[in-house]
Amino acid sequence: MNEAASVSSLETHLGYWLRAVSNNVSQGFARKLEDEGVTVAEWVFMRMLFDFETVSPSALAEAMGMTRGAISKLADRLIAKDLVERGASLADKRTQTLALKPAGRARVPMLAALADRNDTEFFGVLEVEERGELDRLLRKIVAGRGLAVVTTD
Amino acid sequence: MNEAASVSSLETHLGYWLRAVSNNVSQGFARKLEDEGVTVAEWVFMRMLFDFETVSPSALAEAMGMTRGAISKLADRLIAKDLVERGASLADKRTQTLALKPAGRARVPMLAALADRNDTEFFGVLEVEERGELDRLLRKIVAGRGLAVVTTD
DNA sequence: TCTTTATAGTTGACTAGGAAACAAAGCCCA
DNA sequence: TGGGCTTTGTTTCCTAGTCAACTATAAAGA
Repeated sequence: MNEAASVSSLETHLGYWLRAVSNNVSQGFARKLEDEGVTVAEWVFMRMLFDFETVSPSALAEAMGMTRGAISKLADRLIAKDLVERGASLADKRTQTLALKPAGRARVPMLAALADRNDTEFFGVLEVEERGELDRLLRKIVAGRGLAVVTTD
Repeated sequence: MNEAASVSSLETHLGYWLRAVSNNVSQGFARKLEDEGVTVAEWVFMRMLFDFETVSPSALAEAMGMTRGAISKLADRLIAKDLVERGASLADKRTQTLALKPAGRARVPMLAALADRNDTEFFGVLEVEERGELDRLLRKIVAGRGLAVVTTD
């Protein structure tokens, strides 16, 4: 086997293309969110709280694929922006509850619209069936490997 | 339109699934590279130098979708590990040349094998035709939007 | 030619995350 | 009931990026 054959190029790896597209999509989204003064991680955090009255930091860390330490700091930032509040849990004094404040809840629809717009912008070059196929393939990988489903790092 | 309809969920966005898979793939790869004492960014940097005798930091920044500052520091790290060397450009005293040192060149095949293994591990759940389709769709998005092709952030 | 403008690389301040050590609270169970 | 494990959230230290200011060099124009 010669050298060329034994050293695969970057482009032969699906991970390479995946990272290229993913980072561009996320950066594009980050830029849109910037005008709203929100980061991608903050958006995900808020969107999760939007559905559930109240969530514990640990549960959120699990769901977002981040460490508890990162969630702790992320919560600090959102609280500083007055979008989120911490509460005490009644049953277990160790655990907290995190909840959207009205100001935070009010922002979510606008941010969701930006997410929609970003998706359209990046995946609009694909045909409708192609988008469906991409969706299917990505979900298959997640399901097949039991991946943490949201990560923002 | 009711609230639910106006606020799209995270899962409806392709960007969400893409980020989930991409981050998992990259983290998995990072873990494998860790044993070799190399980061993902360092791998990409080295793999690029492997093909071209000599590359300027600016060109690398462009190709890797990173800032010149980041490349400057990345080069520092690789030089500290004795894998890469800086040289002076003959024509233009502003630009440098970056090149793999023999020790660096010698590491590339091993790292490439890890990249292969990582790809297999994550995308092995897909059928062969599905992997081809995923590859095609990702390349179509890159081509369609003229994206920076390698980013590691 | 001399001055302005652009480009290459470096640096410092800042950011967001991970890892690990930690304190407080709850759980187990002898 | 009290003495370890376990779990929750925070904190400190570290890493690897960005951005913007800076220096040196080159290019362009009057």
